[in-house]
Amino acid sequence: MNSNQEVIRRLSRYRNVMRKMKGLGLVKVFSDNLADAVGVSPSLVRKDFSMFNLTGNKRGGYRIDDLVTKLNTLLGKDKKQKIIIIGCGKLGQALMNHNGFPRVGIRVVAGFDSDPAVLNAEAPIPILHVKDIKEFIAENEIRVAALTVPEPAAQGMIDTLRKTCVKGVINFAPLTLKSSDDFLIHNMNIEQEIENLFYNIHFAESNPVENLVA
Amino acid sequence: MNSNQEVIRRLSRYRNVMRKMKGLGLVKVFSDNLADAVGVSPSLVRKDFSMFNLTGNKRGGYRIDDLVTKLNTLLGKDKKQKIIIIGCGKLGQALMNHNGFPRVGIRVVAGFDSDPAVLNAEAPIPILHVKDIKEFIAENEIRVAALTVPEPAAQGMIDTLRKTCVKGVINFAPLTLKSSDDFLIHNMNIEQEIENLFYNIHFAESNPVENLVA
DNA sequence: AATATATTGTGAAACAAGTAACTTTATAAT
DNA sequence: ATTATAAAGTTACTTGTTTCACAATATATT
Ligand SMILES: NC(=O)c1ccc[n+]([C@@H]2O[C@H](COP(=O)([O-])OP(=O)(O)OC[C@H]3O[C@@H](n4cnc5c(N)ncnc54)[C@H](O)[C@@H]3O)[C@@H](O)[C@H]2O)c1
Ligand SMILES: NC(=O)c1ccc[n+]([C@@H]2O[C@H](COP(=O)([O-])OP(=O)(O)OC[C@H]3O[C@@H](n4cnc5c(N)ncnc54)[C@H](O)[C@@H]3O)[C@@H](O)[C@H]2O)c1
Repeated sequence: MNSNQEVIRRLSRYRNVMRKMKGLGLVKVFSDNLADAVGVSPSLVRKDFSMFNLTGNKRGGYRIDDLVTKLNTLLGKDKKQKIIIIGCGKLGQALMNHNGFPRVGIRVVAGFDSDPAVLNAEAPIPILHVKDIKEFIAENEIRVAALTVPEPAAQGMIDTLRKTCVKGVINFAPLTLKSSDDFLIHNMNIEQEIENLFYNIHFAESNPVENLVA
Repeated sequence: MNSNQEVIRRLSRYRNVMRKMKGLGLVKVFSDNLADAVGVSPSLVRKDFSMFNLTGNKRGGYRIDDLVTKLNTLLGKDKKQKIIIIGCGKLGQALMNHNGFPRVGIRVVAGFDSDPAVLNAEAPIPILHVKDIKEFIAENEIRVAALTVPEPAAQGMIDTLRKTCVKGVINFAPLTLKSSDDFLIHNMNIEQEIENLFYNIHFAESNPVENLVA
């Protein structure tokens, strides 16, 4: 029905700020407050909620507790969210040891690498050889993987993952891997986003076309 | 003039695949080829190029060399792209040592941290105390920073950076920091994107509204 | 109890982005 | 030289998203 990615990200953000508001002792919240906090318009907040049947009170706003609970259900946070990390180099190990994941219900259950030197099956989060990945995924019903292998290995690994029950990948290799309906890939291209920042800083105010043509 | 971010990301992608095509010995490319490679429609490729006065030949497509050069200028890749890393923990150090940056013209010139234990002014990429950051930014004319400090420190650091000549930040702390016209923030919320994948996998095919209402 | 008011919820309007279809023109074929 | 054709460049259309404006209504006030 609804395949808009942005609205889901906003729902996530609304929930995150509401969690903080709750921490401050707040009980209810208005579309205006959420709009300010998240940086969108109040009507968009209401539209977003309306779209998912998240209702408030005609006067008195939304009950934070209530909304957070509903959003958790909606966003699937009531389920365990197990992930594996493929490629345990600099970035992969940072992800494996990231202490923010447990806080939001994401659990890294294993890492995989092709280099025997980094393997460690006995660690709290084991690093296993990538040759055993299919078996592991099947046994542990893994649905999501983070891909942190070098660029040349990325597409090959995707081809392997497609043959498993993995259904979503967050890719950090600097190339745009293509998603399909039954196999979602979210590309996090850090290099590209930095380039993009430079572009916007450097050229955005002046007319980029003229810069080029001149 | 043009404030559409997506088109800039696509230009980056077109350029990246053209660099690879060039590596394969190709000389010219058609909108159809680029469309296939990047996963967009041919008319969008042409429109994107047209928007930035990137012209080809009415028959015979676009000259790869020519286009890559023009895109490099347009995207600012002819300039040095210096960045600093603020917060040299797990993720910050991964970024500092990322060997993909030089390849695309991005140079990490320093890291900053508040923990004396991680400082190292003598390293090839020095890690300096964050108390000296303003001075360093001014002296080295830093325009872009990567923010990899813990979430509670993030907003404070942004407030500090706003008083410097830094004009863009790529933020990895899991909160949405707000951008403005003269100070751009790109939020890379890894946790949120993983949540988002789980949402899409779990709920997208079934009707999410009904799941919630039921 | 009656009235005023604040805030939600939503249909319509405005806007932005992408697609499709058409026009132009350079090259190739005859 | 003429004609055909392939692909760029452009315009018009379609689709999707956000904002606007207001009706509905729950709460507060008198
Ligand atoms: N380090 C960063 O901050 C950073 C930033 C942006 C993008 N990236 C991208 O993320 C990816 C990883 O970067 P990194 O810095 O961690 O690199 P890295 O070289 O430190 O780590 C890569 C790891 O992948 C392993 N590997 C190689 N081929 C494999 C395969 N076929 N299967 C399983 N494991 C394999 C290697 O043994 C190594 O341990 C790269 O694509 C890089 O471009 C990294
Ligand atoms: N590690 C990951 O893979 C990962 C993934 C997603 C998001 N993040 C986010 O990135 C940020 C960094 O994560 P990490 O895992 O590297 O954490 P970390 O704790 O390993 O590193 C944080 C570093 O920031 C330094 N620091 C703290 N306050 C500072 C300040 N005011 N000024 C300068 N330096 C300061 C600390 O001394 C430490 O070295 C966090 O916000 C985290 O949520 C990390």
